[in-house]
Amino acid sequence: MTQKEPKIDRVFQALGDATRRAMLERLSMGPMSVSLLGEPFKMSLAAVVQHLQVLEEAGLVKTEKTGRVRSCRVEAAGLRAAEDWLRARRPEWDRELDRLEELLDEPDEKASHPVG
Amino acid sequence: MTQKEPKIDRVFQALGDATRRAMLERLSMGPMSVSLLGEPFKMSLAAVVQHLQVLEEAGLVKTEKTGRVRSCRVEAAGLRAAEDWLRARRPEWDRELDRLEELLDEPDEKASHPVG
DNA sequence: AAAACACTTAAGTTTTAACTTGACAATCAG
DNA sequence: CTGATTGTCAAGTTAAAACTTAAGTGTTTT
Repeated sequence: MTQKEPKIDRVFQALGDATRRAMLERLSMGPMSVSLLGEPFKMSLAAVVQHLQVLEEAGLVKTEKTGRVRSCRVEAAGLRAAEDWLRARRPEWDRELDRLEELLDEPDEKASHPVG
Repeated sequence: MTQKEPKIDRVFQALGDATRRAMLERLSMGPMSVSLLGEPFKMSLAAVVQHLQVLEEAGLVKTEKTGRVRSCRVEAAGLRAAEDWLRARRPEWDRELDRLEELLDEPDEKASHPVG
């Protein structure tokens, strides 16, 4: 229990921002410092750190400070939480869509009944 | 091409709100009207409709008006977009985490080398 | 020691999101 | 026709998010 599980609200909210998703993709290449991470973005370092905090609270990123450098890397927890939520809802979802298709295939059962 | 593909930004943003996720779960039970959908939530109908618009623009919900009733149902496009984004990034992500484990298993290669 | 570096913190601004209220429009039922 | 139902539209309010700037804190480098 050293690790607090990420709240799904924060995860999706974190992923809902293009800058933060870009940061995650950048970190997928490997761990790096805050300033290197933020280099491609046209914003202040402080803003980069703020995005980073959102990502960290969502459990999508883990950071660790050594000396004056804070190293950042991707973390699995948040990603897993998002995948789990989606996966958990897919069965009902698919079932619902199947039901819709049925209606489209048989708009009038009497008229189109295959085996009378 | 009759269906516009949902923008990933909107999808995650839509999912980042507890009320909207609850609405999706409610709609998973089957299509229903706006007022029935909004019944469990302590907010005005107008607010419900606003959430519904967010969900619809994200491609998570589809609505259709018949007479005075607007019927709402879940839609696959948005969900698929979210799943695709996560799935696309998982390989790099896993690779990155594996790399981390390696470092933890072998903090000092010389001291712990298994086969000298 | 002095300067450069890599953040950190606090505070303020601007934009966006999540509501509310109230007036309106379009069914449908009696 | 009337009246209730079901939603729509347009403002306006409040709160949260996404920044900015500027000053400050440790950490290396020289």
